[in-house]
Amino acid sequence: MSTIDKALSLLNHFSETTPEIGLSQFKALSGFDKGTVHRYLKSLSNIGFLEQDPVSKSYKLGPKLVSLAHVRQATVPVSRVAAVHVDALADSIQELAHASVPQTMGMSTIHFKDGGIRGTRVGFDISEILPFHATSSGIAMLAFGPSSLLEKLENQRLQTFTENTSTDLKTLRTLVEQAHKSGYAYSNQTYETEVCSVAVPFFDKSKTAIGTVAIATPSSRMNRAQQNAFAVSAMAISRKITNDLGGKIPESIQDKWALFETAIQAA
Amino acid sequence: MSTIDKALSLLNHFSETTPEIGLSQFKALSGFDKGTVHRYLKSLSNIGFLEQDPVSKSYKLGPKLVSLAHVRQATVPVSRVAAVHVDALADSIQELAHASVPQTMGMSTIHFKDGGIRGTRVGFDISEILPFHATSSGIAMLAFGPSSLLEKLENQRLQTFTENTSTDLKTLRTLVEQAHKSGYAYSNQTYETEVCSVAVPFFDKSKTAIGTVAIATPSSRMNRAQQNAFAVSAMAISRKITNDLGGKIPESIQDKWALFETAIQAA
DNA sequence: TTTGTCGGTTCATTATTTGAACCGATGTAT
DNA sequence: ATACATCGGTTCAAATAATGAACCGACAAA
Repeated sequence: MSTIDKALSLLNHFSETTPEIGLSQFKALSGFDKGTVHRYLKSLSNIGFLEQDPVSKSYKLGPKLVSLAHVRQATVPVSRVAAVHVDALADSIQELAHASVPQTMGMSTIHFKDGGIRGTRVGFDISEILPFHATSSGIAMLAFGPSSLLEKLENQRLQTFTENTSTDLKTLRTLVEQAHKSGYAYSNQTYETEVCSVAVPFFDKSKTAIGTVAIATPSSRMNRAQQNAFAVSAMAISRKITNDLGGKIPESIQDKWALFETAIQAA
Repeated sequence: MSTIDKALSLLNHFSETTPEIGLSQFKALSGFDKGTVHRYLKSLSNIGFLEQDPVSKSYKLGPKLVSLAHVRQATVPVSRVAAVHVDALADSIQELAHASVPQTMGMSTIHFKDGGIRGTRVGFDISEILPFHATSSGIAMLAFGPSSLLEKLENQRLQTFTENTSTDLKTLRTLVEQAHKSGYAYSNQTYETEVCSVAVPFFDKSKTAIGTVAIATPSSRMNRAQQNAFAVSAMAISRKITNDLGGKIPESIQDKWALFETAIQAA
């Protein structure tokens, strides 16, 4: 692990629920030496990745991240494009929908929207990383994205989240194959109890999967018919997102989706 | 300069007009050794600050920046709040308006909006850093923000941008005092020729200036009356932004602005 | 007064970064 | 067909920067 990696890993300790962190707390969270952490924090503050509250002395994420994110958004307008379609999806099916993109450790959500106010509701933290092996978004990404993602996982121990989480490589491979065969990924309480989800990939111009659209619902509302309906909805949205991004869906998947849709409509 | 600073400085070479950069180009831009740059790029890619195009091999800003910016926005909703008021300002006065926040090297714009389509127009690059000494936003920040900003500048050589740029500390101090006295900053072609601007600060809960709202216009459309009208408009917007952020305007400035406004209205 | 904790600094030791030389692939003038 | 240039990427001994135990002053509670 290089110095750069170590310094930047500090940023991962921030989240919506933990927006401010002090020096000692950083030391505890990261396990690095206090002096080292302090130097990291100074560097990160200098370039604007962090800023320090002058009275409480604690650190929070800095404004530079926002300006860089702007440039990123201008470069790759995935968020903007995905957002409008995810919103439409959430509105139409009245369930939580989200779009996510792969990061090193899992899927990072770029946009989500709650589906109205129904009885139970799926909680969602946008800064949370959805692990590849335990979420439908992750499985979809593994199934349709670059195979390097799956290879990276092979050397890691897969964390258990619920009693349904698959933690061995063999069953993970089965899940991925299943997703590949059916054209979408399904997960039943593998990350959080009482939450089911369905996910499909969307693609860039080189027909590479670059992210996923997913629908999450309390498992009490999930059944086979719902699952199929959700998959169809997600596929439709993925087509729109892919299209708006100037991307292309691989023919094999296009065919699979078309078949699935006609089968569901027939039923 | 630490390794961290050097690695992260690479990110500054990206902008809306330069969204993709290759290894050799990075070497040229940064002056670092090729091997070193490559290690930096690998580290930055690993954590998602960059991503590499698998075919062209060039690098662009990565998705992690977006997710971190999200958390930042949730922590400090300056952008969201400023955006709506800046948009309203641009619409009402039909000129370019922007909100900016201080960074190490100058003011970084968090939001801007063009003011309709009139004859000439001010070009604006959101990823550009507005130098403290040569823009109204910068002067406003120096005049009303923490005095440490001005102190930092004292050791640096001030860059010349136009023939109107003040590059010596003495005239800079005069400009800052002027802004402090009048309650707003004015600049006439000190950064770009043919562009004039007016800027006022907005504040946080501890009555510290944390950013500026500015109006920029082609100098052909600027005159004394316009300048006054723009200042009044900017002050009104600053009040709204400050208020929405839960901030407070220092009494001395509140009084100054009130006096100024009544004087203009009387005229 | 003591004790603990906070953020921050110091400097000899240590481990990481550095960069010239190298590689293979691709491109392109001769 | 050949030579030459440029691209991204890698290597490893030498040079340099990162590290962390000990320390400081400020503050707060016991």
